[in-house]
Formats: sequence, structure tokens, C-alpha cells
Amino acid sequence: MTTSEKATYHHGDLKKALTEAGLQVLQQEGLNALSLRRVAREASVSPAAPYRHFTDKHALLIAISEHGFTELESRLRDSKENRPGDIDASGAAYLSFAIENPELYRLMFTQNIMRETEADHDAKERSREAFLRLVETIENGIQNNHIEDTQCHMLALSAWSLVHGVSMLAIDGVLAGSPFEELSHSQIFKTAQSYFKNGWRSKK
Amino acid sequence: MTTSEKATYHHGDLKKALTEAGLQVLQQEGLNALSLRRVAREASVSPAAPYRHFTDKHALLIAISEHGFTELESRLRDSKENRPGDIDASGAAYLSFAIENPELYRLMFTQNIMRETEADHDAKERSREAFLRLVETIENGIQNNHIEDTQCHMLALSAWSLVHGVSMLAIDGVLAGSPFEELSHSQIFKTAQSYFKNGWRSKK
DNA sequence: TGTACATCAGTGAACGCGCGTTCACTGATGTAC
DNA sequence: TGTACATCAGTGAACGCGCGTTCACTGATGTAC
Repeated sequence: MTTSEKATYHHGDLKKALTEAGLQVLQQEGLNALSLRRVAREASVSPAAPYRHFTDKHALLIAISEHGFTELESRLRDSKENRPGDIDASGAAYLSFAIENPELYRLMFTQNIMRETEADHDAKERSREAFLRLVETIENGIQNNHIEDTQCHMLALSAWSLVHGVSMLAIDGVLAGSPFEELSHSQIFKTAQSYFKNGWRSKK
Repeated sequence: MTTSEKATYHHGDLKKALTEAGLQVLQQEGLNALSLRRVAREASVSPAAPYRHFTDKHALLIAISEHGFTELESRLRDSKENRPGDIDASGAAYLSFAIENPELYRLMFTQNIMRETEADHDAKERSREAFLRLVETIENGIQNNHIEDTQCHMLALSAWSLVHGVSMLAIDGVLAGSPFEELSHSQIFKTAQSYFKNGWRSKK
């Protein structure tokens, strides 16, 4: 075992390796190509090996999803540190993440609906936590001032809806060919926002 | 053949029957359960029969998706006729459709990304048309007044982003437990909108 | 109206495939003395 | 430090499954005369 790997067992850290392999397959070939066997193959390990680390195929998906939430959250935190109070920057960071990781982003918000399944309780709990932390991050980005809780929650949800919607439309190629296409992410978000503020109901 | 069926061939209208069976499986058991064999079984027909009507499994998905666009479009048109100029009502109609048909709605906007495949050219073209008509419907709902084209397009995209985002979040259960949950669809949309107009940047 | 023929929607068996998961195992690692 | 043992990460063969798709076919429907 070389010194560069913090190896403790046979493989080193197979769980991490599997998650990363899964992430790569997901991004490069889509959710349909993402099978336990494929991921094991990708990690140069036998088909049964993953079962030492994941109870289920579903547990792998949850782990990947969790990874995504953590990454997204960290990007939002970075954006907040670099440009505190600039909600356009946060929106743009969010949008960038979604556009750079379309399959992952979609998985993150699809798996959530599958919360009725029986998979790995630990992983599920941690994934749920990651998700809640994301919501908090969004709320914190907004509540830098005297807004009551309920209102803040609503604001966060509204903002989230906008950016989630823009993200999904962008991912699905709907924005292609529209005037939005040539704008930067930050401009897209700013523009959409300003339309809501000013243009929405403009009756003349 | 009974008189109530406009039967021309053996089955009557197997293509339609297959599409409807597919829709039902999709809604009740999700995309993973939606296979060509399953749909054939559901329509009491042999596994090979669908190939008389669809070149591909993908072609079936496209047909189902197309059906969804048509339905959504018709709902938006209804809403526009009943409450002309009331964009809240349109947003609410859109949201209702998404919430009532979550799996279908998701399919509609996921298949779009798969436009690189080689499936049934006819079906693809018609699906694409249905999609464009939807965009038009949205734009028409907005452009009842003197707005230039580009601006109108942007407005439509912004509005669409908001309602698409709300829809997806609602579908994925993110809205559950939030103050939004107790509002009607129309209220949700109205509220989100008003936050964009008023609350967004409120620095005090 | 009646017969001969062409069409083509639906059949049913078969193909090869990759999947998720299980099982008894093996052999490297970590631990106690 | 060295030996004996327990642990447990990873193996590889095997399971049963449902899938998409193909093929030669059959038999009901539609058409020409």
C-alpha cells in the first residue's frame, strides 16, 4: 500500500471509491446506466463487494445524492462568503451547480420522493440532514434582516422555486435558443428576478 | 365488435390502448415499472404486438409525453378562457396538472433531454410541436399588451421557471411541512409572485 | 352477392442480456498474549 | 518480538428475473373482379 493512500483495509476506502465511480457513471451515461454491478466493475471489484458497504442499490443512490447536497451546500456557502448579501450570486452559484451536474441534480430531487423505501437508515438520515442544511443555507442567505420566520421561509421557498425552475429548464434544454441562452448564469437569475419585480403584470 | 367501438382492425385502436395503459402504469407505479412488455400485458396483447405501432420503447415514451403536453396545453387554454388575463389562474392550473400527474410531468421534461436518440421521427416531431405550442400558450397568456417580443419571451420564461420550480418542489415533497402546504395552488402561486415583487430584497 | 387474393395486426416462442442479490468461501488485516 | 486466533472485506459462482427485440407464423379484415 503506498503512503499516499490512507488505507486501512483491503481496498483502502471502497465505499468512497464506489460512490465516486457511481457519480462518474451517472454524469457520463445517465441514471439508466447506473447499476450496482456496473459501479463494482468500475471500481475493479467483484459484483458482491458493494454489499459490504451498501445494504441496497438504493443506498448507493442515496449516498450519491448526499454527496451532491454537500457539494451544492458548500458552493452556496462559498458564494455567500465571497459576496455576502448578494443573492444574485447565490442564485448563479446554484444554477451553475445544476448545469454542471445535470444528472446528479435531477437524482438529488428525484430520490427525495422515494422516501418511502426501506433502504439504509443511516444513509437516509444523513441525506435528509444534508437536504435540510441546504434549506437552512438558503434561508440564511435571505434572513440577514428583520423578517419574521414564516415570511422568511416563504421567501426562501419562492427564491428556491425560481432558481430550481430555471435550473431544470436549463438542464432540459428548454432555454436553448431563447434570449436567455446568451446570458451568464448571474445575468439569467438577475433578469428573471427583475421581470418578477417589474414586468410581470405590466398592463401597458 | 360492439357498436360503441370504432373498430377498424383486430383490436380497435391498440396504439391508443397502449398509450393509455402506459400512462396508467407510469402514474401508479412510476417510470421504472414502465416497460414495453408490461404495457402489452396490461393491454392483453402479446409482447411483440406493440412493435406494430411503436418502433421502439422510446417511441412509446414519446407518445405518452406528447399526450401529457396536449393535456397540459388544453388545461391552460381552459384556464385562459375562463379567467382571461388572470395569470395566477394559469399558474395554478399548471401547478395542479403537475401535482396531479407527477410522474407524467417529470417524464415530459426528462424525455426532452433525450432528443439525441433515433426513435420514431413522426412521434418525435409531434411531441416537439406539442411542446412548442405549450411555450406559445404561455407566451400568449402574457402578451396581452404592448411588450416587445424579446421581452415577452423572457417574461414567459421567467414565469415558467417559477411555476416549473414550484411544481417540481411540490412533486418532490419539499413543500410538505412548509407554510406553503396549506395554501391552495392559486394562493401558492400568488404568494410566490408577490414575494418576488415586494419582499425579495427588502433590506429592513 | 360471392369468390380469390393481398394485406397486415397480433401471436408465441425464442434470443441474449445485464440486473440485484445470495452464498459459502478465502485470505489479508488487526488483536491478545 | 512472535505466534494463534478472530474478524471481516472482498471473491466468484450461481440464482431467478424481466427486459427489448426478432422471427416465422396465422388468421381476420379489406379489396378487386
